Amino acid sequence: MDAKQMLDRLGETATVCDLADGGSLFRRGDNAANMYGVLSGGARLCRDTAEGGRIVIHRAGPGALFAEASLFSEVYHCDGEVAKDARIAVFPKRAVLDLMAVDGDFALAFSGHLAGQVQRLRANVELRTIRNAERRVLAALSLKLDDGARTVTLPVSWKAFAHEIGLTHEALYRTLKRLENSGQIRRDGMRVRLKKDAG
Amino acid sequence: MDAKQMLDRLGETATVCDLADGGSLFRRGDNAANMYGVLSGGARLCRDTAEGGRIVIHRAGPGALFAEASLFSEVYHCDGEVAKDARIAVFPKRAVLDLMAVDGDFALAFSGHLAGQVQRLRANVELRTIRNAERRVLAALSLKLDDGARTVTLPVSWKAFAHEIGLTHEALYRTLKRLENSGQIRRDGMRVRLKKDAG
DNA sequence: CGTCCGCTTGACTCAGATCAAACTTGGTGG
DNA sequence: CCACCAAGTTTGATCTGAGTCAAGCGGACG
Repeated sequence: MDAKQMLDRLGETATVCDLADGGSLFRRGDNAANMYGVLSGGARLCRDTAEGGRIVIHRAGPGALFAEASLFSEVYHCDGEVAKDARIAVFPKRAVLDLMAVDGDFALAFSGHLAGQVQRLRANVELRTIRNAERRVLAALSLKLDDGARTVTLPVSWKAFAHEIGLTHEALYRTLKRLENSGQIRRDGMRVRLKKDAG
Repeated sequence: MDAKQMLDRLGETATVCDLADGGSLFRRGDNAANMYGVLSGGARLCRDTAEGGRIVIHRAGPGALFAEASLFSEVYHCDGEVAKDARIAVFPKRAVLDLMAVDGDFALAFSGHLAGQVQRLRANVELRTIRNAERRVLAALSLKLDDGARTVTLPVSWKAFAHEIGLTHEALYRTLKRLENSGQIRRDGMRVRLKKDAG
């Protein structure tokens, strides 16, 4: 289930719009009227903290659905905004829910998508219980390996990856260097090869 | 959507069994044949780490569904085991998927349940990006507040709560004491009152 | 009565956060 | 073509706060 498939099924009720970097899709507390699909560019869910900081909770790239969970919620729980200039498909919540109630295959596909999110989030929480930076990074990279493969190409910057796994970028760079020095990984830009380990 | 509602809809194909504390429902890598509902007692998802440790990824109490995400997966990604002596409803994966394909209301309710999980997990990940123990504990407690309320009664032990938010129990106890001393919370057993803050 | 387990507190340590600074890289535009 | 800026990358020095180890308390339960 990706943004294009959604658009195929909901083309009549959906609208597509282009937004500039930093633009707002919705604000926390707004009436949750739509969900979204990222056709190109990116979008992110953010939340303000008490101290004035801003936390990115979720990033969505091309093809991804966005704010799916808000289908079942009265209001948005986060701010939704555009990262990079983006083309976004807007799906009215009602249309999606109606289609789901009527079309079993669509309902299955959509549930499967949500279930995948649940697994990925659980994996992320699990990751963060690993206190040691080297082991956490190795575990995070292993999760990204396709079944059987030994190399990954990161889809995002190392800095973003650091944030994703709950490290500062400095700590990550240092850890990568240590892992490289001890021969546990080999790195070339965004590409990493993991050496076999006893795991 | 809870275990009883599932049982109402799937009574014919479901089975109910009683299991002793520590018993195994499934192992990681097993063919994902069923999902479960906790009628009484509890269940947990665990994973072994490379170092021989054991991480609890998820806890399910009475009424909760269990291993929902595995409906859409060939194999289980975690170990499922029983915490406390429990009565568990076993729903064959096929039966659930078939019902979802046919019954729009059921599909909606189930998707809503998954969406709720996604939100809770995202909140948990967000929580763990807060490095400071005091702020993290306050944020975690705030999340548990019912809309408008100022007091919560924890459903689990403080020790379990500590684990849930990614702190050791020692760190949590100290933090609670500090928060109490500075008047930010008042505590009585499992019951906590949060003082208004500028949040 | 003994054992288990949650709770509580103290002392110490160290890994990762923080602050700071330099250097790539890529894009923009004059 | 170069000046310039922004963002990612890299490295160093320092520090702090949560982890760890250790130990004692008290209630529940068989």
